[in-house]
Parts: sequence; structure tokens; C-alpha cells
Amino acid sequence: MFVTLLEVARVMTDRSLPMPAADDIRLPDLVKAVSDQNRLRIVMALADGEFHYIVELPGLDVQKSTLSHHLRTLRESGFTETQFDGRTCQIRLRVSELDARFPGFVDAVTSPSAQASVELSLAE
Amino acid sequence: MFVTLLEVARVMTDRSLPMPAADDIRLPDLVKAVSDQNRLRIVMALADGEFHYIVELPGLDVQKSTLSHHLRTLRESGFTETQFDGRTCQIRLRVSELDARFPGFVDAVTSPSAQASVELSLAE
DNA sequence: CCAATAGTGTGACGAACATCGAACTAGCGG
DNA sequence: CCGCTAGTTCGATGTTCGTCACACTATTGG
Repeated sequence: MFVTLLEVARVMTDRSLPMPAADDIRLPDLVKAVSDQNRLRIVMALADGEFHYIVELPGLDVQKSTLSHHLRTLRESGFTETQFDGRTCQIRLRVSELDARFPGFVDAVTSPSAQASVELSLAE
Repeated sequence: MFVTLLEVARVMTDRSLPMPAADDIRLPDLVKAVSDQNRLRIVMALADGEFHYIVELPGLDVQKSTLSHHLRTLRESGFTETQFDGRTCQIRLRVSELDARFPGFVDAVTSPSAQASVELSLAE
């Protein structure tokens, strides 16, 4: 019935940025999103499906505006959900939604052999 | 012992174009290869792992030099094997090698739901 | 041997995109 | 209230890349 001030405050601070509904996620968008190595590495780092502070993401060696661009691309493709938490923000892979829509895709892309081959590509 | 003329002729005509060894296939290359919609559709059309004449590929509405470029990209990424057969050529998805290296990846990318979402992207 | 056919390779062009810096916005702590 | 910090947005820039036309190679059939 009544919305408490605390709940209002929570809605205000824990905002979620716009992302496609689960049914609107399309494979071409996902594939394009991880066709960039930096974004692929981010997806791998989020494989556990938990929320992560973006400060803790693997060192990508890009400016913050570039990182913001990548996170937006991942979010708009349907890969991730981004939540504000005060001044910083958290991000998670939408594992269950993705797996329901394209079974096996996330697993394949975040598998150990996949990660190993990315490390190789980085090294050269 | 002896190589018959027929066998020689076969070797000469059934040339295979260069592609990476199974162990050298890297996920970033695969993902980048299917980040183009035309190439993604080709991969889907080859999902059965059999050799296909490239004339029978789905209508891509591109010039032959462009198609050749796409087929080269797919081949060099490790997705496909291309064999010359006289004046024309055949192509197949390297399903077993890909599945051994990145389990589930090909299945996920060629699944019915994946194909459906590509059709949707095409329609708009 | 010659014409037709199938595909490859190259160079050019335009669009898409990753990147950066700078300006802006919002929360947090004195 | 004021600076500091964390991210977003915008415009510019350079690069990557999909596309095409054209030239070239190789195979087949008369």
C-alpha cells in the first residue's frame, strides 16, 4: 500500500540502467558484443553470474570513457545488467536469461579453453 | 607403392585451402568471424558438418568477391574447410574439431533459437 | 586451342567502431 | 556547502572492415 521512505531511497540509489528484455536478446547482438577482445574478457570475468564492482574487472588498459562504452555495449546487447550502488556501480552477467534463450552459449564462451585461447591472443 | 594417374589427378584437383590446425583455433577469431551477419548465416547453413557446394549457400546478396572474402575469413578463423572440386568448390564446418576445442560453441551458435533470432534481425 | 565459367586477389571507398579527452552529473565526506 | 570521486555523454580521430569493380588464374567443354 504505502511506499516507505526507505524503499523510495532504495529505488533512487539502486537504479538499473536500461537493457533489453530477456525475450528480445538476439544472438547477432551478443556475438558482436564479444567480438571485441576487451568485452570478451569482461564477459569471462563475470562468468559466475554474481554482481561485480567494475573497479575489480581485469586490467583493460583503456580510459574510463572507453570502459563505459564497452559496458554499455554489453548491457544493450543483453549480456549484462548494471546497477548503481551509490557512487560506483555493479555489473553481472544475465546467466539464467541467456542460458534460457541460447542454451550453452555463455558456457561455451566462458569455458576454460576459451579463456586460455584469449590469454594466448593477448600475449602475442 | 605406386601412385596411379587417377590418384595423382585427384590430389591435383581436390586441393584444400590453408586453414589453422585444430589446436591453433582461437575463440576470439571464431567470435569475430561470426560477428558479421552474412558469415553467421553461412555457418548456420553448414551446421550439419557435411560438405556443401557454395552455390547452394543461402542467398546473401553480395558479389562473388565479397563472398570469397567471407569464406576466407571463416576458413582462416578455423570455422570451415574449403576443398576445390574441379572448377567449383565445397565447404564444410569443422564440427568435430571445433567441438573438441570449444565444447558447445557450434551447437549454441547454430541452434534453432539462434537461427530464429537471426531471421528476426534480417527482417527489420 | 579458345571461350566460358568459378573462384581468388587487389585497390578503393564508405561505414562502423574503438579510443581518447573534455565537459557534465551525481553521490559522498569533510 | 564544497571539493572529490565514479561514471556517463559527446565530439573528434584513426583504424578496422564489408563491399564492390576489375584483373587474374584455373578448369571444363566445344
